[in-house]
Amino acid sequence: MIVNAPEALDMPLIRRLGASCDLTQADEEALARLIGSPAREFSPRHDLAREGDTGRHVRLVGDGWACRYKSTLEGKRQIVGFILPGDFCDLSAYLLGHMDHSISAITRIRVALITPESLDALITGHPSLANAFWRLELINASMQREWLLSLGQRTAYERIGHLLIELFSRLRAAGLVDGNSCAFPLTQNDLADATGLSPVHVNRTLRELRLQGLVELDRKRLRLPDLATLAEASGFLPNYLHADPKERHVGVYA
Amino acid sequence: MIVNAPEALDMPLIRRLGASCDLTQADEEALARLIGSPAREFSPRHDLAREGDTGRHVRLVGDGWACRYKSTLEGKRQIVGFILPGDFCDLSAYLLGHMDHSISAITRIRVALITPESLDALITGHPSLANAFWRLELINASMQREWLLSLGQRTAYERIGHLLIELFSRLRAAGLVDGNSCAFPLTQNDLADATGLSPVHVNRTLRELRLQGLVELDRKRLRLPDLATLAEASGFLPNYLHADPKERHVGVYA
DNA sequence: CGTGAACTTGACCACTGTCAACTTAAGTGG
DNA sequence: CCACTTAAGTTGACAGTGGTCAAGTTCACG
Repeated sequence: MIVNAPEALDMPLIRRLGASCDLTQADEEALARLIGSPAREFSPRHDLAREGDTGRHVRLVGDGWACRYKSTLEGKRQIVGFILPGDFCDLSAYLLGHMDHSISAITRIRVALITPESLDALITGHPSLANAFWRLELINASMQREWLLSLGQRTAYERIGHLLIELFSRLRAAGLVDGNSCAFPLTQNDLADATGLSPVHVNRTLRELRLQGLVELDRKRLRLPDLATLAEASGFLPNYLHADPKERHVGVYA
Repeated sequence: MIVNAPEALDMPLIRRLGASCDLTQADEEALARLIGSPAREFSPRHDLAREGDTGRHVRLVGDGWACRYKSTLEGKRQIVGFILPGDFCDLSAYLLGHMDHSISAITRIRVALITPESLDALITGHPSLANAFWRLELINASMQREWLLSLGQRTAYERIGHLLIELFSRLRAAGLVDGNSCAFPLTQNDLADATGLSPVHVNRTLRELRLQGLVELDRKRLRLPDLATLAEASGFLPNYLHADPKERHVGVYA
């Protein structure tokens, strides 16, 4: 289902990039044009991409959640990252040629379809945007490293607390939280696949967090009443999200 | 200790890049010049970088092994990747401004010190090399995803088998294996920190692998007598290493 | 109001961690 | 070249975090 989505309501991307880079007026306009590409919608649980796919275009999420995942041959699924509004789905396949993981919609999701050609043009014409896009990929890699630390060294309790804060922080950066609560479409099954735990144990652990008064999770809505204590309890340090900087911008990318 | 290492014995990088991109004569020369940058040596267990560092230059490994790692506040260490000859240490800090993880030498290691300025120049002057460098980063991210799958879903036996094959494959791509064996400086402790297992359990698991005739590991030398069976047993599929392609090269990077 | 997905809880169990002692290998200095 | 010393590897006994199985209950939604 192809529809036109001209209204650049898609603040998330511009908002995030603006926070970490100085975008010129021209950059923002080019971005808005990109976001205004033909869009497509997918329903929950639909795969936007499968491992091995050779992408025809690059997709940018305007609205909704998705996840990256990989599966073992026996069919066990590991979620390796969440894709939130303003995230690219397959920038890496753009360079590597094919997907090394799959992407599945979690909510109903709207993605802008960007042709490789228009991305090429954007990159050559707006080096600072190219720079910003690479930063996004690198931040992704940084989040994966933090997940490795979680899966390898943290307890179930810490893993889940940590993940909830990470998602909350990212949503906040995208302007999608309301006070200390936010929409939260993940099922306990999803949380299990992301944390390497069993659904049953996720449930038990969530109960713990609830009893401690650190997490309220009900009807697809998450509330973190005491972020500081939860961060403390789960060993969360925000550095790895590289949210603040405006650090180094170099070469063609400057 | 700064020494000059003019001889571009550093085949690994050129070899790997050549396998995935078409490098012009000029590209190779520029690369060789890069590799010929002043070098520095570090002894085993010495940290080449610490989380939080704001890198002064980019380091390229000519010789030796290192690992990327993160630690929890309680001091538990998770290795999130291995750095082999031909790998960059801190290409990501080049764009992100500061390290989100630490790097530690495993063997005695020699790294070329590349100034941001000369890297800037290389990138602008040789877009196809810039392209290739980004590919390396993306492949790194792909390996991290595979590690997440391992830590989250694979048994101890599979994790270790998988990791051994991954390292063997990467060394082979760098021209550093001899038949079915290679140098292997990791201790069981290192393997534990990389797989999220305890050293004791790594030991038990290696014994299993040895008894199955799939792994011989002695005196810092690894032999994989039956790679096919080991791959089968550990669910190893090489796709994620993106070793073969010469796929898409676009935009300025083309 | 019905039907399936998502969530809960309890009982049981096993993979892996911890602790501790010991053996072997590696590196150092006399 | 051999004591000495420390790191690395090995093994056994025991414990625990988290997995599995299975039976509910609640929720979402047509």
